[in-house]
Amino acid sequence: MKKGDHLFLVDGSGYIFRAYHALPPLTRKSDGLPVGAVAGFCNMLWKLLQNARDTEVGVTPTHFAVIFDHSSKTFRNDLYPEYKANRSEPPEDLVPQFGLIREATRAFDLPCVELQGFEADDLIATYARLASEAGAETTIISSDKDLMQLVTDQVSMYDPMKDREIRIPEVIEKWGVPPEKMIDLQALTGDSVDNVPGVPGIGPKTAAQLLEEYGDLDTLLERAGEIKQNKRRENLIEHAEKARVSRELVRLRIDAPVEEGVDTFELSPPDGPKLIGFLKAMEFSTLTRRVAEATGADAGEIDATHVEVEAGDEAHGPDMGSDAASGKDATGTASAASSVADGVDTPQKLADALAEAAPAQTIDRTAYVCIRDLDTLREWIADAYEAGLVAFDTETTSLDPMQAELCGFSLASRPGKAAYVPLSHKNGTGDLLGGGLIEGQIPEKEALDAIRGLMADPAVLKIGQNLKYDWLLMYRLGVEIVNCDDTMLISYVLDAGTGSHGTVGHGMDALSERWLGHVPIPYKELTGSGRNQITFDMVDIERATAYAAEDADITLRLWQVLKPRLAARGLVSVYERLERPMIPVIGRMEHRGIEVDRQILSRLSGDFAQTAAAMEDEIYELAGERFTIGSPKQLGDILFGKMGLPGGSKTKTGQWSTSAQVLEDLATAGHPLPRKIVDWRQVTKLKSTYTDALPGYINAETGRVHTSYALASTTTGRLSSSEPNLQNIPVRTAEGRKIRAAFIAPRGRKLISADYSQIELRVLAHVADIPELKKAFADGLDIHAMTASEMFDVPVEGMPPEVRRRAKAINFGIIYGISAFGLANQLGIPREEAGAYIKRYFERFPGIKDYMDNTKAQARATGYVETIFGRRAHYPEIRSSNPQLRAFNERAAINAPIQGSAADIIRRAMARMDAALENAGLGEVQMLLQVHDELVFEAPEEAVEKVIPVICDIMENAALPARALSVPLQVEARAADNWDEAH
DNA sequence: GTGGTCTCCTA
DNA sequence: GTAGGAGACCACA
Repeated sequence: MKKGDHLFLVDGSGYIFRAYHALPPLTRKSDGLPVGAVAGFCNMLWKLLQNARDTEVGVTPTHFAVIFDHSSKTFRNDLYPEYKANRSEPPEDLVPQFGLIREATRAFDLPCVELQGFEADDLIATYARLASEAGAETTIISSDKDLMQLVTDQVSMYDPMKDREIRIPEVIEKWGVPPEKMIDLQALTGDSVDNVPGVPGIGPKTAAQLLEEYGDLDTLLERAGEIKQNKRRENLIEHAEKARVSRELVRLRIDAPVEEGVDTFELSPPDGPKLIGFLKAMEFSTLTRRVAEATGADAGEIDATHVEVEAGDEAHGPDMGSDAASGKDATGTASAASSVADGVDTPQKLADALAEAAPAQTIDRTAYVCIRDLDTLREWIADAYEAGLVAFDTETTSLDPMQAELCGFSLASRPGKAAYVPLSHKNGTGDLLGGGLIEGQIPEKEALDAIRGLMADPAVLKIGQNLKYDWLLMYRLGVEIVNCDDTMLISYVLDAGTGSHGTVGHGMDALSERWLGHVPIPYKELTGSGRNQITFDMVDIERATAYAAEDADITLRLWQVLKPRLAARGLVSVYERLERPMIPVIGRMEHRGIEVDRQILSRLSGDFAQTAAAMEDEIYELAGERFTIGSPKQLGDILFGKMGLPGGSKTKTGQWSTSAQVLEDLATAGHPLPRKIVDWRQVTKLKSTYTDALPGYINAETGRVHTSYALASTTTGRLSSSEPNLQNIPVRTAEGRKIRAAFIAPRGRKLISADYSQIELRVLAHVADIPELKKAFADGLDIHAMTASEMFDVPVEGMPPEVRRRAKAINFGIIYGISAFGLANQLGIPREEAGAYIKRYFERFPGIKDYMDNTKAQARATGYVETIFGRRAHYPEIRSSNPQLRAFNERAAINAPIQGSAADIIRRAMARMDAALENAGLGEVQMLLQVHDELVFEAPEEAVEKVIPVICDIMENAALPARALSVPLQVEARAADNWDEAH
């Protein structure tokens, strides 16, 4: 064991008692064996092993052991015969679980440690000392106060039931004394459960106060005579010896003669089949499925292990044989998954074997079923329960889930076995009002009623492709989908940015071709396209069945191939924490929409039209002719041809550029026309893109605007917004802000806008570890002024605005993967000068240069870079021989961890926000929009003051507990009637 | 009608 | 210099 390693020590005995009382009683289904504590224990171990990075612990263990009490008699009984004397026998239904928990530990392939004559706590103390001496960190999985004396900088505790970490500050907060004084504190207070006497009349509060005043127990007992309170003084003097004995009882031994060294606790990957065998024997179906998913094992192929149950806590069951892995199912027909699973021993090999086997499986559309009656549907639902999972897909009349009507849905619980349930297919015989519903379809309401329970049942995993769509559609129809996996999001986590120019999409057709070697029926083949396109409800049911059932079948097969790849590549927590939770969160946001004032926009549109018309007249006058102002080509001909103005830069097709920058320069040079063009463009841009387009997005039913957020479209992890894009509503100019002011709250409610201040620079300060930046943020300084002061040796006081502006541009440039060319462009200075600035910056903040070089090197070596939460962004073209393309990818790779980490942080905030607002009980407070570093909410007017701190708290602490940033996050929030004033 | 180019809106 | 989406124009089908 060495520095950088991390030892997890689970207090197995402590856990049993706590779980037994805290968790609902649970018995094994088949024979009534009580297994509640075992279930809790297994779930906890699995969670720790799987998600340690994202629980409060925030680290991944390298070493792991579970520690148990050996027997009830220990060296403490020699010190004090009454120790634990008033302990009653453990409850009857807990007794058999002692042995089972040891079996569980072995099934997890974890060391199971106990020692005659010592309590688990002593072994934990001893191992924590050994780990600390080796320079490693230790996390003790327990919330027992008796262990808090062990907490140091290197040793912390974790309460698995509350998902809470206990470090030095938490100990002080809880007990009023630091960990090293816990022994003295417990000596004074005693412990009635363990029959440690202590001093009568002294509880934790008094003890902490006395220790604060006198320093330690010995001093306190010596000077007890000075205490003013009569009773307290007498007790301390009279029971001094009891206190000293108590101290020896509570003091943990750090020198227990342990047999196994800490090095033997090194963690190896779980043996899926062995573990599954045990879990099946316990009949923990949910956990069995989770383990099967994560390890890629096929649970259906593994037999339950035979587990002997003995009474008493020294029970040792039979050895967990690894033959469990070779178990075949009753029919003897090995599925694709299980046949490739043989002889495969690592998650990566298994994932690769699954991927290799998948294209060989044939996809037979003739086997698909069309479900036309409720009884058959119910059979399929029962199948889904049996399998514990179901691929689900809807067919509708629109790409917009807020407008779409349901035509039918498809289900698949086993590869090749898929069904379509048509609900509202019509034939052409109806009149213009769309009659002609085809007979033999289950009425929509009855079908929805039938699947509602399945969809809402967390015990059955719902698998979809772009499930947010189906989630929102079904939510509108009163069906909530709980516990989802999304193959699109899994693919996104695995492969964001792979392929040249990010060409690897995560759509189903692309995934099917790539992973299954199968081209699904193209949608257009059923509906046609263009003017003759028909809606899906007009598609012939037989053809619809082949198409729709295939979608569910393919989704299920994709899931089987892709899901194991997450574990193989260490991306489970990225998916679980940053992607999966977004489906319902974003689904609800889109469903809520935001109110937009039609009148304001219509009035603005009229104003803009008038202004533009007047400008057009002036432009024609100045140009001497009428032309299409909006055509860069025609405009170029006028400016640089007819009028003979000097051209600035050229576009990549060789045309003279007419960009705002070029026109601005010409205007500065004294020409009147370019200025008019710039102004005209601004007005027409605002009119066409915003005031004219937005009203068309107001939903007829809800009267609100519902954007659509793409969860898997960016390389960095940001969301994108479309139809309409609400992430680019104007804010920089006064004219533009009039549009923003059209986004309003309904009567009696307010909009709240909360945005992270400088989140990307803060992330940069953290990841590149720049002391000056970190200090500036910690002190709440003006970061750009500080940068300017460092770079140009100018005091912050009385700094000219231009100096600060340059520093600001450089700071942003750093985030964007700076180049002298880009900075020169931005600041309008010569390239050499920009280069000199950059050089100076790197001299002042050498850590930034290191960060950039390291990031580039990592991207070159691995093909990807990572955010602080482990999200990966791929840049395969960083190895291109084309210098321009390579440089571009280098800049993007430098930017991605910064932009991506910020994106991850706000995703974490969003994942928690709904529950936090709900718990706050402040009325209907709803998260409506996300604009990269800003969240927009709607809240009752009277609740606003109380809501804002709740929002800020969640956002500012969003990185915790997974990551502790070395820089504080700061959120600014305001409420108003419209988005402009709130922002 | 579709796709490429240019421009411009946001963080 | 990063990450997006969208509208207008225009050449092509």
